[in-house]
Amino acid sequence: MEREQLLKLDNQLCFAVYALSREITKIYRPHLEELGLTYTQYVTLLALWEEDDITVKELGARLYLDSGTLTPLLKRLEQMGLIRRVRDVKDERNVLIQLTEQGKALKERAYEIPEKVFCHLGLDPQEISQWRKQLTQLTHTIQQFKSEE
Amino acid sequence: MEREQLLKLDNQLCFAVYALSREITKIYRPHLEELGLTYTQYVTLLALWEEDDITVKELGARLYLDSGTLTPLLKRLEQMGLIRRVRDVKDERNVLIQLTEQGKALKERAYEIPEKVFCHLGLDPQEISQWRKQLTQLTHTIQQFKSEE
DNA sequence: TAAGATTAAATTGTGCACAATTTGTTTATG
DNA sequence: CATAAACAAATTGTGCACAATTTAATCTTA
Repeated sequence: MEREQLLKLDNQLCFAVYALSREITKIYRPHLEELGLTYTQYVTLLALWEEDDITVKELGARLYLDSGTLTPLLKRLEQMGLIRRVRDVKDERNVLIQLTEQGKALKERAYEIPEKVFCHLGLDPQEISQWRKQLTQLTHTIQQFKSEE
Repeated sequence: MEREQLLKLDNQLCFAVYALSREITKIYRPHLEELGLTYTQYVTLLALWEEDDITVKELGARLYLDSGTLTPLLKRLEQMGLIRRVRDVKDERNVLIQLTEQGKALKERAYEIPEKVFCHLGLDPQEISQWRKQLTQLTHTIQQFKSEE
């Protein structure tokens, strides 16, 4: 790429992803508000609805977040009555995250979220699926790159 | 999509973009640290290196950020001596953002950032370019959708 | 031209996001 | 066994990100 083009904002993949991520979050926000959740709380619950009773560490690996972000977030979800934080008796370094009945029940109300969000955006589901796969692949590539350093 | 698949984390485009955005930022961080910049400060300067002497409003439209985020960020850049914040004498509601000589000079050192970041990632520049265009298009689609509501 | 509407920044308050450090537990090793 | 190394969460501190509100300037229009 030409030197002159190298620093143009619209030529940065990083900015395209960064801007899109925030715009997508803004689309979710009003719908999530009805469930009383922030966006990060929502994806945390998505992970837990798939696999329950896992450690903060495992949850962090799934979401690419560390304990600095997760600990206060999980305390909020606990205060809302959606999860429990339990020290693992077998290894007291670990804290297990368990959905409460209320937390499990919220899943039923959450099904409408992805439906509502993409309902009127006029996007081809197949195309979206392809992008998703490619972006996930790129995330993994970066992850691998980091661990090689 | 099957109801059972609807809430799976790995089926969410939103999560793919959200995770990728944060992973990309983590790649930039150590390189930007050498320039003493955060990621958002960096993209703000990218915008200003393209077009200087613009209002906070215009800068916000370019970056999809509002004054709540920009005002404190711009104050920090001002303290670093990279920009000036000047009330527009023609319309005192506006604040014009102007690069200082030091801010303009930093551009020379910034050229190495995109080079370093993608140097060893083994990504095809053409492919990246295509993704960037598609992601930007999707951001615009969402923007348009929001303004129609 | 005065009152209300509109606009741009700034402010306030909440919640991430993450680096760096601390605390407490477990494992490895001399 | 003791002690160092490794490990998982929690804590601390900085900087976004954004909704909601406030402040101050400008525009509209009756």
